[in-house]
Amino acid sequence: MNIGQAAAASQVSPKMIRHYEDIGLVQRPKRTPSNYRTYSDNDVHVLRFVRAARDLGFSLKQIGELLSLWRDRRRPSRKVKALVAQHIGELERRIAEMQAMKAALEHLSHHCHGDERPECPILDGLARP
Amino acid sequence: MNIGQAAAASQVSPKMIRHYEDIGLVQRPKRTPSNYRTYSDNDVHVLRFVRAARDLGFSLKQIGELLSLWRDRRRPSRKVKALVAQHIGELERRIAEMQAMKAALEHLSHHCHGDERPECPILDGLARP
DNA sequence: CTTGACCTTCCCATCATGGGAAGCTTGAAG
DNA sequence: CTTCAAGCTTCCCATGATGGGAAGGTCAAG
Repeated sequence: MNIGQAAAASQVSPKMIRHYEDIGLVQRPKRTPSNYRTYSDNDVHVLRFVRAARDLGFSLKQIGELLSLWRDRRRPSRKVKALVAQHIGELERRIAEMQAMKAALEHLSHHCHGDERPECPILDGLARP
Repeated sequence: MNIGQAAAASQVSPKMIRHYEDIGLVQRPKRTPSNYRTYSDNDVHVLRFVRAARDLGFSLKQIGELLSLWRDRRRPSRKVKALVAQHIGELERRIAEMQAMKAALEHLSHHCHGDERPECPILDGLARP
């Protein structure tokens, strides 16, 4: 498989596949005599794994750890679960942060008439010490 | 006021103050004969506004728009409210995205024993086509 | 054998922030 | 007055994940 086909099969763009290779996240694939990268079904399987983990919001660093656990047949599932728990915690933190922003914005917005007049409690709120 | 004092007063780091100046978000301050930037109370007021808007998750581009509305005494408050509504929408989108990730992760995690054994439904879930 | 689609590498951009170097200025203490 | 630290200046580089685009090589179908 060429990189374009591997990309289509894994839903990871050629650009990103090359990038993941550069940073050592995925193995360097074999090359044809004309220097084209060739991907096996297993390579695509790895790329799909990466893609799935990205879709769940893991960082590439975390995905590296997930990949080595995935490859390690003697891993304790405890380690995987811990990694996931940490990521869930991070998501919760960010969700809470954004919900607080949203609530503050709704509060400000609630008091703003939103008409043609210039009076605006939103701007006043932002300008307030 | 020197940049350090303006930074302390506005809670915006000197690095960021210079950066905001570079990208034209805030006016270039006057300089002393020895080329030090000097900030007025009003400059600090602007920086505090920027900081408050950043804390609410606005992008620097949006903050630029907020600043010009703030400066425009004839603004219709409608425009401010629309900007805020758009940002709230964006926050909601991102919150929902992360909540979906969190739910998916919790689902996977729920089925994982998290002990010393290698069997791991989390990894299986990520590897599944 | 040409043509278009694909591949290669390389550089640059995004967004907000920070680190750090090299060199100049200021203010306080000796 | 000199000296020394702290603070200022500009400039370059890094982050993290992704993409755009150029210049040039390769492959397959017509």
